[in-house]
Amino acid sequence: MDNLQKKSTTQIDTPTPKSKFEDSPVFNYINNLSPIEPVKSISTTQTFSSLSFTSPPPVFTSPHASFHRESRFFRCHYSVDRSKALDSGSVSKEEADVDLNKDASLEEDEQETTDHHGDSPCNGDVVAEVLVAPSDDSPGGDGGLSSEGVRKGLRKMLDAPEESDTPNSGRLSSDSTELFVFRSPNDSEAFGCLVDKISSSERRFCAGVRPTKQPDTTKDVPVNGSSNELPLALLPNESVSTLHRGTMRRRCLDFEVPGKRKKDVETVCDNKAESSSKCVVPGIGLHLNAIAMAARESKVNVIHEYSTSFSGGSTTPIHSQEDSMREALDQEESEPGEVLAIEDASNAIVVYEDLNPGSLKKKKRMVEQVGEGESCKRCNCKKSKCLKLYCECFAAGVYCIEPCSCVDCFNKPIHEDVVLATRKQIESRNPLAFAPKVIRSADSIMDTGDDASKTPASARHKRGCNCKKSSCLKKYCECYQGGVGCSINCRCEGCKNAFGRKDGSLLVIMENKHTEDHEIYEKRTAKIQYNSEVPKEVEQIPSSDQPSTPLPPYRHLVVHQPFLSKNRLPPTQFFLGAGSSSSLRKADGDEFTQLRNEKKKTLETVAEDKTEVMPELLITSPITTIKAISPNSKRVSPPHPGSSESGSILGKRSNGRKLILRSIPAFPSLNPNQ
DNA sequence: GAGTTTGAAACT
DNA sequence: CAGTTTCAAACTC
Repeated sequence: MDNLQKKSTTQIDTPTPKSKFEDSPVFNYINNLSPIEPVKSISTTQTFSSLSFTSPPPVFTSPHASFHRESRFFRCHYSVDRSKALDSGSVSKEEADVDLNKDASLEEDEQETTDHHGDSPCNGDVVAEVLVAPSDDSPGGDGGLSSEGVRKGLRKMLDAPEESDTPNSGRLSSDSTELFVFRSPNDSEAFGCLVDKISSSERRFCAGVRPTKQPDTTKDVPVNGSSNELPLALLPNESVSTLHRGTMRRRCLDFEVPGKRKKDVETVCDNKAESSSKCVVPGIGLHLNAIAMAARESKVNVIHEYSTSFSGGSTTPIHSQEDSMREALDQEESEPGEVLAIEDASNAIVVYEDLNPGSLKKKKRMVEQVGEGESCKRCNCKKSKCLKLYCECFAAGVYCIEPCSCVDCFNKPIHEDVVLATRKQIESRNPLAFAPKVIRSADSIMDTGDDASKTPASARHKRGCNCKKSSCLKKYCECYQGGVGCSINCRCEGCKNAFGRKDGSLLVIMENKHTEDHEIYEKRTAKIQYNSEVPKEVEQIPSSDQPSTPLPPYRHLVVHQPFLSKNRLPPTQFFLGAGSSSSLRKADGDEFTQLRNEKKKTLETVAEDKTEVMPELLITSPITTIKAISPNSKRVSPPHPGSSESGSILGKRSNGRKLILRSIPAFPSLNPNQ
């Protein structure tokens, strides 16, 4: 921690921290790939700002603190913004005053941010920005951390880009560029931080930071939070806000801010998240949906990039964004390599659902079908009141929503205090109760294809399972559920975990599964290609102009990418990137048969669904990718290509986004000192 | 959909 | 820390 602090501090002193990235081959590569100028935009700043400032639960305090302090990207944002603020000169004040409401939220966030992160480099950077930026009425304040000047300065910085016609592409590039920051030594954690931050930022948004101007959104929020309060994310621009809004309005737990913005949370979560039944949090299993959520969030992040590349960023009207989505979908057909973007677009559609109830309904439905079908946490608690870790929602750090079948549920915004107290209690008992259960080392899933065989279970369940009868071959097993192999920490009996056995057995089963997957998948593909219903379903895609075509090119692509199905596929999919070895097929007949059957089901589902939810199918599996280290326990893997297929797809992409995802490293340990 | 199985979480 | 109970998801029929 100290080292990180020092490091960050050093960065603060560095005049041009971003030069590091710009000089890097990766950066250059990105620039070359992207036709867009790497203009630093507020969106990036906001995105990462929110990431940097969001509040991880106490459990993650240490590791996340590291992230915060290793926030070169954060600095970078502000460096850029500062420049803008300075350049734009007088733009600040008038514009800042124009939207007092927005400013109120901003100020609030800024205030909290500064108050609680006064010792962090990020904060220091912010302070520096403020001090440098022309302040109309900066009263100075106590060290500038909570001064009006600070807020003004930040306001200016945030508003200036908003007002200016920052090229969307600029945003995209900026995002891309910024994302590369995660290639820092701590990028693994940084990503986790990112994930957490995003989710946290969502909570923030859910809690009160609203893209739309709502005067009383923050008036009940104390400027100076309690010591327990964690800093709020800086207010993202409207673009980000808009993009996040949909997801933000999902059931969100704001554990860090007990009682805070309760009204907002209730309003937003109840009315928006719950009513919309918008479950962006994929259900991966106990303590894994945070991962999924994280992944999704990251995707939302990417969506932002993607959408902004088409539309207008912060002030882009909804319809414009919608058009972007359409455009994205259109491109999807013509450009297989855009699958990721398409996926993002689909997600974005979901995000916009609240905003445009009447538009893209088909797409929304399609997305929701997938999203809610398996990716959404829906508990069924009867006795726990959804206030124990038994409850997946609670364990995942999300509020229960309408689809839940829970009884006497207390895991709702209206019971926020109870939820927070309970969570606190649980954490006091087990500080890692909400920590990720599955930890992936950096060399595991990310490079699935190559490393899977080398490191069968480099991703490990934190505590290890205790399976007795399931042989770690069913989702009863947390390891299996998390898509990781059993480890020495496991106390399982008769372990046959397909992802790696406790005894260190190689992924023979996985190999077999992979081979089998290909076979089944090919069969399925052939089957689908001649499925008469496909054309009908294709029609559901607005951009599809040839309904009679059994399988448009992209659809074939989809069919050939069964493993990319985000939530439809069992965890094993993550490892299915490597080449298969038929010679290994006969090993472990029983479990393999079981896996085979399972896989068949999965493939069928995928094949069927993909006709309707094409974009979704193209989504990189959150599970496969991210090992999120979010407060929301269910750990996720970073938003990156979980399988070699996905990776290859990403590799086909010619823009930075794909690279961004690939660049995100796997997660490190939860060691607070890292 | 009901009932069973399973293992994590919670409790003692 | 170990044993037991409770719980809800996963699974089966």
